[in-house]
Amino acid sequence: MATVDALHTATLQVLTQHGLVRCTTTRVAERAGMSVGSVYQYYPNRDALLAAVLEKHLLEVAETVARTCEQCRGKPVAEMASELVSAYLAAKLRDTSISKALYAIAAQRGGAELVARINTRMVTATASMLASAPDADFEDPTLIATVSLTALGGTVRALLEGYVPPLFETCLEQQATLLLTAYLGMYRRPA
Amino acid sequence: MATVDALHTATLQVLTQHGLVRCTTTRVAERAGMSVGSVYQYYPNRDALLAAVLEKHLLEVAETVARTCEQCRGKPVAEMASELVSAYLAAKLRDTSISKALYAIAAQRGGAELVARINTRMVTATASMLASAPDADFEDPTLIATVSLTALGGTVRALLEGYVPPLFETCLEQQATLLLTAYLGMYRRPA
Amino acid sequence: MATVDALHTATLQVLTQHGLVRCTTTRVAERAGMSVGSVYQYYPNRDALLAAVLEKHLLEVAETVARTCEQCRGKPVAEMASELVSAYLAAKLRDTSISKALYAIAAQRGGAELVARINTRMVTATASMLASAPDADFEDPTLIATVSLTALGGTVRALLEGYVPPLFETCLEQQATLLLTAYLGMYRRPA
Amino acid sequence: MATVDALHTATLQVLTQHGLVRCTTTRVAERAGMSVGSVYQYYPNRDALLAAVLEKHLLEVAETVARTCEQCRGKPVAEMASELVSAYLAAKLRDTSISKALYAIAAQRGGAELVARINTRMVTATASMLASAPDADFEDPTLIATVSLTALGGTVRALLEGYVPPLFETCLEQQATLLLTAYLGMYRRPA
DNA sequence: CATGAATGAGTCTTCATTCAT
DNA sequence: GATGAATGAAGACTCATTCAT
Repeated sequence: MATVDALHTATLQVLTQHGLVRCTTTRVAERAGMSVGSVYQYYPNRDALLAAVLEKHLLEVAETVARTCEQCRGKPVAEMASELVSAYLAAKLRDTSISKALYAIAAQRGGAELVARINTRMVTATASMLASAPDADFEDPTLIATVSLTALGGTVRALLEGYVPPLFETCLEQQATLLLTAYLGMYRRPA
Repeated sequence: MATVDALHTATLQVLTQHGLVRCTTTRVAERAGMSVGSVYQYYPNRDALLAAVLEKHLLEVAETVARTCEQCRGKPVAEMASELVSAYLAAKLRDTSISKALYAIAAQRGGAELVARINTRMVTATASMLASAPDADFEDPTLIATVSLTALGGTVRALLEGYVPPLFETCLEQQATLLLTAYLGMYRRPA
Repeated sequence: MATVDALHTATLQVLTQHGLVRCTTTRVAERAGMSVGSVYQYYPNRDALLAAVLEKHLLEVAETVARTCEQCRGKPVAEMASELVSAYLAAKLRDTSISKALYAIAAQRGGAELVARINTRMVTATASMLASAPDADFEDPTLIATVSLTALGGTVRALLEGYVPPLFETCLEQQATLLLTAYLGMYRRPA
Repeated sequence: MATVDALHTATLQVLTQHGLVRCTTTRVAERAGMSVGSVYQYYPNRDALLAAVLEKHLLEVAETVARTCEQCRGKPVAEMASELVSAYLAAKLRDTSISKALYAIAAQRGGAELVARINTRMVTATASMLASAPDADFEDPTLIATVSLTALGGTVRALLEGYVPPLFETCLEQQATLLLTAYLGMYRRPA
């Protein structure tokens, strides 16, 4: 629905400009060009609105990653690693201000469950991809997928949150690819 | 000072039990067995209190990691990887509820700068350690250290925030060690 | 607006009954029969509310004086003096408790600017009137107007603040008229 | 006592620098180089301290004026007017920032009584002076003295509070003298 | 007498939520 | 359905005053 989309957009704008604490329902409604009351016609409360916005974006990332995993089935692990990194980064860094703002929501009470749920999808897709590798043998694909994705996530988060210098971004993809290639390579099947 | 310690403890307790939003100055004071006014005798405002608590714990972790890096100078990279992982995990998982609670503070406005500042110390120590490896050549030790630590951080965070099943903890150290060993191993000097 | 009027009235009542320091937003809201939040729907903060109340009343006085000045153009200075005193006193003493309460606001940080701004209007109107006197020549009408009005203001304030015995009020107008008549008379043009 | 003097000085400094609201007992004590507790050894509460400071300065002004009145006994009214204005202005404008700050205290609950009490002294001295004039007959010297002083006070206050442009100060004494000369001159005894 | 940490009542202000229009 | 004024609970922070040392 157009209204819901307007709310999502408005929420993200207020979030990035004013921060989570100043992201009030009134401000979001105003930005979306509607009244506060209308917000409550679509979401039972503020948290639900924020959760929906977070979920939508997490799903987009997950979807992108899952699709990539799908396409990489049967390819060698080295290619898997580079494709996975590429897809994940492209999705997360498409709009850095948004990705960054969403971390704040995820840190809220209830955010963890949401992230966990969607993470599971990504892990499943990745594990499934890994299991299809012709040149490697993963005893526990789910575990390997989890470690891979969380490691990747940690690096991206550090970049977005500013924990590391921005110029680090340039070689991020290269290093991340190297990291996963090396890791997944450990499970390469002896020819 | 005893009062400051009581405030730290109380803050962490309220934080873990009520969450960041409900971690009010009044509640902290009450839990610490003092009045609100006393809190403001030691910290100019709520954010300063939270930042102090966060900083103290981050410094402890950083110190532990730095000390380990010191001790691993000159050792082979494989050992470095396993020692680094071991030290980092031991520090972060000592009290999981506290580590978890602190993520919320770090996500607050101003938290990023603090994390970035202390992260730099860890990166420096780690890079210095890497540069001393007899069996590897790192073109850019700082970059490698950054990637290593953020990847490790991402995995630990996922565990703490519950993004991954708790039983995953058992093999975490093993997998993380594998991850870093593989990554750092890429830079092993050809004999 | 009815709500704004209610706030003005309530503010003045609280001000006269409890004094400026005890004139809290909550008390004003309560007296106005509404909740605190509503006060902030009309004024950004307490100072703005107080300033608005002060301004409204100062403007009323200024308007009254200005209108009188308008009507006295071209009249002899003696008449100007008596009309000015009469109008000023009528406006200021209409509700003594209100006039008195407003002095407290004017003494607040920011109040001076407001008073100065509105004073300028009165001075301008008075100076213009003086310049039109057929029987006098004022080198600097603005200066004379300023001295006249501030002198008048000082006397009225002393009465309102209780610096002088209340029974003094009876002959106030008479003496004030005498004061200004004598002063302005100094500039009477020699026939 | 030295301590009391230090408190007076400190209070005035804090008052002029931070304003009445931010003139806290702790800040005053700190400025005076002592602890809060000591303040309460000399004054029962904050209001008493402020009142004492106000009173001291008002007394100084009153004393100056009274002394001048004493010296002007028997002189012609024109001279009385000029001497009175001169003395009053010299006292009030000696330190404008202090005079200005004290208005804030006077506007407080209880300040009026204090001002009224000390005003009475000045009025008495002035009335007595007027009664001794050889060239004038004042039916009610007290009334005339009151009007004269309040008018003078109003003009000075307007200047100090910034209600009128500062450059106005230059001709203030001249105009104020003219004002009183003209007023008192109305009672000149026909030769 | 001096000290200054502790107190806690009291302010201002914000904001999620409701509901009469 | 939309509106947005009204609500009032809750939070951060201040500061006059006390009292144990």
